[in-house]
Amino acid sequence: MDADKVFRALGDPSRRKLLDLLCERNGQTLGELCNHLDMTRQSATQHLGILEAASLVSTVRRGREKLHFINPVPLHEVYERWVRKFERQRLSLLHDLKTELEGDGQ
Amino acid sequence: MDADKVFRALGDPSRRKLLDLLCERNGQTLGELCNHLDMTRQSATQHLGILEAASLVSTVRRGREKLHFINPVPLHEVYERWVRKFERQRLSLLHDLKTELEGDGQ
DNA sequence: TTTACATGCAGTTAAATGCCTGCATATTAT
DNA sequence: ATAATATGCAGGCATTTAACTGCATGTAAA
Repeated sequence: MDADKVFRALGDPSRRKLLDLLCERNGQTLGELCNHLDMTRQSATQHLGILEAASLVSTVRRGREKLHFINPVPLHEVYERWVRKFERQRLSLLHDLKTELEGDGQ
Repeated sequence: MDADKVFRALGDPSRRKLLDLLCERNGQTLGELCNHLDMTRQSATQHLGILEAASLVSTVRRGREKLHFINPVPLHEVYERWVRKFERQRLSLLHDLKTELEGDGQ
């Protein structure tokens, strides 16, 4: 898993919206997804390509259509390997911050 | 919380490294952080500004120094409000993907 | 086979990004 | 007061990004 690609892919609101749409109904075609987006089909294709390069989306061709499916694994791995590190220290980090903001750190 | 700012801020590897450094030792000065980065102080300042705008980092002035502290709250909120949505459906999404890749979706 | 539909691909462009240099300001130490 | 240190701020520049237009290809339906 390329954590950098995943984070970059998630950094754009249009791409997060695409994931949201697929979360509502998995397996949508490019055209279906475009109906809910305020951009051209070509732009959406680029975003989906970035999501696919990050393995967040996988595609299957069905005739002249292309179906898009969420792959939740990279998101889960990013959470496990990165977010949880901060989560584990969450309370102590909050404590650092609070005491410093209160001026007790002098 | 501005989820967009948080995701954008996390989209850059240098900024994730800054958070990593602060996770190792909270409350570091700009100069200390720069010792571990391969960029000028001014660039680091910009990155820290973006992290601060996303409320991922809070700062406290101490004399001529500026101390940087992680604020874990936005990260936690992003996880709660966004990542968990996918996490909840993780197994069913994986099932969709698997059956489609196997060609059972016809 | 002709027409309509769904997607692919190339090239352009405006804006955003990330990095830099140079100088200014503020604080501490001598 | 002077020098050294830590950070702030402004501007420039190359690259990347995200959007578009226009045309090509492949598939399904009439």
